[in-house]
Amino acid sequence: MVTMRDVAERANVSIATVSFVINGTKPVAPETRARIEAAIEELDYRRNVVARALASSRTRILALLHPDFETRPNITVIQFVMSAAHGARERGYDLVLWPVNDGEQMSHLLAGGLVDGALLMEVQIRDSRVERLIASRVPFTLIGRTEDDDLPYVDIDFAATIDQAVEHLRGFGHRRIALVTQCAKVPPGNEPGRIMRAHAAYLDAMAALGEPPAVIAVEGTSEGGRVAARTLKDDFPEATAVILLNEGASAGLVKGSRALGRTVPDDLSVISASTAPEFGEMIEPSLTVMAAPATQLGRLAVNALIDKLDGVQEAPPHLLIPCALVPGESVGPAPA
Amino acid sequence: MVTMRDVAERANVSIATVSFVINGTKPVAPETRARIEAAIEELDYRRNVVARALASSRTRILALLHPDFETRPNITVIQFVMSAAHGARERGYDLVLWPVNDGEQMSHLLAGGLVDGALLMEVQIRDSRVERLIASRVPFTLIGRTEDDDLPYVDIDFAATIDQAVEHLRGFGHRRIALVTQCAKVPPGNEPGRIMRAHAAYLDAMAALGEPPAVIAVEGTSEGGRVAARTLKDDFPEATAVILLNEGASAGLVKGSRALGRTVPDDLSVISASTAPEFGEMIEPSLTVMAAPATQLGRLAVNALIDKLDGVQEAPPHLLIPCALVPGESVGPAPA
DNA sequence: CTGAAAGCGCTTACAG
DNA sequence: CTGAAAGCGCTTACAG
Repeated sequence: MVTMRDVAERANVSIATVSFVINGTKPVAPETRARIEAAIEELDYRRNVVARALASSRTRILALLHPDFETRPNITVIQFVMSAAHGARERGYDLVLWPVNDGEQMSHLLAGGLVDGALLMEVQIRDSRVERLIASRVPFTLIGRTEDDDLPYVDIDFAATIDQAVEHLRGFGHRRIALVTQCAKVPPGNEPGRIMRAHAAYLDAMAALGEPPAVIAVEGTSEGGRVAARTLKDDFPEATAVILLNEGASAGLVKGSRALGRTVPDDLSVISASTAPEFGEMIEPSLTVMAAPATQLGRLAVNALIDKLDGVQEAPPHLLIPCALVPGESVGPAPA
Repeated sequence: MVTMRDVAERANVSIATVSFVINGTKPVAPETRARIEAAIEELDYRRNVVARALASSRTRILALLHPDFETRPNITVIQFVMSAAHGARERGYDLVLWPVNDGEQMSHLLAGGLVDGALLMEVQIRDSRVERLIASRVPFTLIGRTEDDDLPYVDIDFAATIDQAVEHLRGFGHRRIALVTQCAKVPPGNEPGRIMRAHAAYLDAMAALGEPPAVIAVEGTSEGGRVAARTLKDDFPEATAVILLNEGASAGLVKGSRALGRTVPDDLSVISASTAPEFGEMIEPSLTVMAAPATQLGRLAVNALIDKLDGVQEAPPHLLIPCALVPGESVGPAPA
C-alpha cells in the first residue's frame, strides 16, 4: 500500500505538505505542488480514508436509519434510498444502511463514532428514536416529522397533497370522498406523521366541503385493499371516490371493488397518494396517482445534512414537497 | 468522549488489557475482567470503530456496488439490499451503498481503504467492473455470474427456474411457449448473466419439447409489455403461454393482450419469473410468479463474503437458488 | 495473566 | 510557503 509518506519522499517534501495539496488546506508553491501531484500520479496514491477519519475526527459517513422490517417494500423506498446514496457520494460522503428496531441498538451504533450524521426514516409523531438521536449529539435530518416542528426535517407535504387530490376529485363532481389509510403497528396517536397529517388535512377538506368524513384504515396489502373495498361498500355506500394513503392496498381495492360489482372509475374513482407512477400504470385501470417525490427528498435530506456538517447552514431545514398529480384512468365523473 | 484510556484508568489496568477483554483476544483474570467490565458499564464506554479500523486494518465495512441508474426499481431489489444490510449488521459489519457506473470510479473508491469487501450487483457476462474488483484485491462476492464460473458468486438458478416454469405450463397442456426478456443497454452477447442463462435454458427446453422457440426482448416498462403483447400476437400467434423474465413488462403484457382481445389466462397463460409475489397479486388476474429469493440471496451473499474475510471458508461460494413457483390466476389450460 | 510501547496513516496547530 | 512533531484511539507483537 502506498502511503502519504511514500509520496512525500518521492517529491522531497514533508507529509504535511502533501496533505496540504491533497486537501487544499494551505497554499503551496506551484513548483512544489506540481512535484507532489506528479508523485501522486506516478505512485497512483489514494489517501486512506480511515486514517483521515481518525485524524480529522470526520468520517464522512452518513447513516440511513430505517425500520428493520420494512412495511411492504415499495418503489418509493428504493428510490429514496438510492437517491440518498447517490447524493451522498456526489459530495464525497458514504451512506451506510442501519436497520434499527429499538433505540437501544441505535444508541450503540451512534456511539461507535462511525458516522458524522444520520437520516431517520419513518418518523412517528412521538418517536423515541428521535430522542436517542438528539441525546447522541450526532447531527441528523428527519424524513418526516414529529410533533416538534423545530427539528430539521424533509417531508412530503401531505396537507397540500390531500388538498390537491380533493380538488381534482371535485373537478369531476365528487363530494362524498373517503380516505383509506394504513394500520400502524403502534399505539394510536403515535402513527407515522404522514398518516396523522393527511388525516387532519382530509378532515379539514371535508369540513370545508360540508360533507361527512369516511376514514378506513387497513393493512398495506392486497387483502387490506379488499377489506377496504368491502367496508366502503357496506359502511360508506354514498362515497363516489376514495383517496388512498396506502399504496400496498390500492391494487386490492380496485380488484376488490370490481369483485363486489363496483367498477373503477364508473362507480368509484380512486387516487393513490404518495405512489410511484410506474406503480400506477401496472394496475388496470391505470391508477391516478400523486407521485411521491422520493428522489428529490433523498437528495434534499442528504444535502441538508451535509450542509449542516460543513457548517454551510443557518437555520435547520424544514422542507416540504407535495406529491405531484399524475392522471391515470381511475378517476372519472361522479355517478349521478 | 470516553476512551479506552479512561476505562483503563478507572479499572487500574493498561489499555492493552481493556482491549483484550473487549475483543476476547487474550485470557484475562476473572477479577480483572470484572473490574474492567464494571468500568465500561459505569462510563458507558463504546469502542471507537474508526480507531479500531485503523489499528487493525479491518474496517468491518462492506460495499454494495450497484448500477447508478437502476433498471426500473422493484421490490426484489429493495428486498435484496435490505436483507444484505441486515445480514451484515447481524455479524457486526456495516454496509455502504456505492452507486457506480464506470470502473474508474469504482477503483478510486476501492483504493480508499474504506471497505473490507464488496458485493457487486447486476453482473454481466463480460464485466469490466469484475476485473477492476479483482485488480483492487478487495475480497468480493458477485450477485450473478460472469463467464468465469470460478469467481465467488451467489445467483438465482435461472436454468432450474425456467425448467420449472416450462414444466408447470406443460402440466396445463401448453407446448408453444414464448419467452419475453428485457432489452439490455449493453452490447449483445454481454447482457446480464440472468438473461443469457435463462435464454439458453429456454432454448434447451423448447428443443427437448420439439417446439420452435419464440423470444421477444422489450423494455422493462408497461409500454414494453404492450409491445410484447403485440409482437406475440403478430409474430407468434401459435404461442399459448409466455414466460416473462421482465417483471416491469409483465403488467403491460397482460393489459396489452386484453386490449388486443386476448384474455389471460383463457387465451394466453403468463408466468412472471424472478418476481415478488406481492407484486403478482397486484395485477388482475393475479400473476403466477416464480418468486425471486431476494432475501435469502442478500443474506447468503453477505455471509459468504464475511466468512471469507474471517477466514472461515475454504472454497469460493457458488450458490444457486431457484425461484419458487407461486401460483396465481394467470395460468390456465391451453386452448384447444 | 498483564503492561510498555510501537504503529496504523493521516491532520493540524505551532514554529520558522 | 514548508516542516517537525504531537496526536486521533485503538491493536498487537514482544517481554516479563
